[in-house]
Amino acid sequence: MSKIHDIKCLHCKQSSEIFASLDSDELERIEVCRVNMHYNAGEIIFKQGSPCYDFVCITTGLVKLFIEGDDDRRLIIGFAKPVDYIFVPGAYVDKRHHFTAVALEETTACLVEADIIQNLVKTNSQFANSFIRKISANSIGLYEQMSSLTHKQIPGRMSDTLIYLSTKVYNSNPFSSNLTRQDLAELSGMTKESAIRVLKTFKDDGIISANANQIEILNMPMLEAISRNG
Amino acid sequence: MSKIHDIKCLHCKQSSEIFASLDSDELERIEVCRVNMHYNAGEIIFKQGSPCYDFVCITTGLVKLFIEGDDDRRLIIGFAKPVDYIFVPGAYVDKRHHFTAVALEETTACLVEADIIQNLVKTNSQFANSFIRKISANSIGLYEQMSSLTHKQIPGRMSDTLIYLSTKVYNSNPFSSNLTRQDLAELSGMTKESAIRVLKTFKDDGIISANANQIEILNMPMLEAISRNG
DNA sequence: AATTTTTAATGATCTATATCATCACTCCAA
DNA sequence: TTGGAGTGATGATATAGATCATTAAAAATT
Repeated sequence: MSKIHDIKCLHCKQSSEIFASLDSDELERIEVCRVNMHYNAGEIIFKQGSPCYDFVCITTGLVKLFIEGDDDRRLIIGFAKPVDYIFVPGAYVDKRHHFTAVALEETTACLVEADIIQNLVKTNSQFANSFIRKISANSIGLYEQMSSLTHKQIPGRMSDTLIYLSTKVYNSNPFSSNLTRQDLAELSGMTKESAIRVLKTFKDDGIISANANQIEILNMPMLEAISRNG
Repeated sequence: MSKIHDIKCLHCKQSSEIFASLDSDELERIEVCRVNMHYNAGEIIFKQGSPCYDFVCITTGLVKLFIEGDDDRRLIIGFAKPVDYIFVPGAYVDKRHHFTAVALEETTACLVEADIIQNLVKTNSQFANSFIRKISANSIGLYEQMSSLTHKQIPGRMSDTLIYLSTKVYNSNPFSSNLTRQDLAELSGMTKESAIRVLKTFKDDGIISANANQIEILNMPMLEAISRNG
């Protein structure tokens, strides 16, 4: 991790909805105090339980967010990608991180003191509104994942995971990622072995193709049906 | 369900943190448009998937909130009690309810148009702050439940449920509730039969006592140990 | 008081999925 | 070139927990 040279906040204002409501003066306030960071694949950006001082905004790369349980079970609860900040619920509550963020690939991020953002929420009602909208969408996503994890069994959960990755994370159909089978398993609340096995049945049934790190959904209606039937 | 006569908003301002930052003028704005409702035990306050127009604030009674999956599996994701409003994430996103709210006992609630609250968020930064804090705490709770549901097995999950009920919902140790075994199961992500069985082993081991609708945690350290060990 | 409905309790069985063990393959470092 | 170290793939086995079936008890309704 090292501080690197980078472009202005204005660029982020253009790419990310959440910053659209900020004027140049407000952007300047962020500009002066932000720290640009670089992370290699696999590096921890912040860890569950640690104190949270900063808002993290991903400018390039991809980050996975996961909850760590006792022993070493993990549950991936989402991803952060350019250009969006990671909503850290502890920032307003106990100043602790409640999940861990790890770079999946080479990633750059801006760190901004939590106070600055919280001040913008107070002074710019438009920004506060987008902020709450973002948190709300986040919550809705959590409800959906919870529902999938607790109500469905393995094929249904893996379907949800694949659909989620294709439509929400990579936004393309043959999508290539460097997610391992272990990652897919942690997204779907199952073991690596189970993940490998369902993926194989999906392949055998011509629902998906999966070579190396590229996955293609060949039969989306079928996948959706499996998701629906749990 | 019927509209009934009731006390002023000022009372709620006194009891609930979230309304503390509102001045008399703002309370008046709420006062004039709110509708007071009465629900009998078992009645639906709002249902998953239905459009959401109003913020719901519970003034007396107790409400359970749950996600409905396909078939008729449910997952209880929390409770609402006096005096607090139910955070409805759809209000800022898709104007839909993402979970169902049902009165567990005789309950009264105030309904306030979502617009009014959203306006208060815009005009009163102190209120916006408490609002975000509340949502954040909500998210943290969701992460904790998710972690419990996906990482722990039955005894651990039931321990979490009992500890949660005693410390967060009823705030007393021998607590009496009209939650059924089915409800306890839906809180813990298991079947009714499994819930009955763990509760029996807990009773046999002297960890809890459970008669009729009263449950007492007799050995909290042991229950916490079970929770920790999954 | 009688009857129907809901809830609780418990045993028997089944199955989805975890666990364990092994092997092949790739990639990187020594 | 040779070993790890990480990942993927598969089979064998074990088991936690669901499902099914039944009875008992309590609550609600007639």
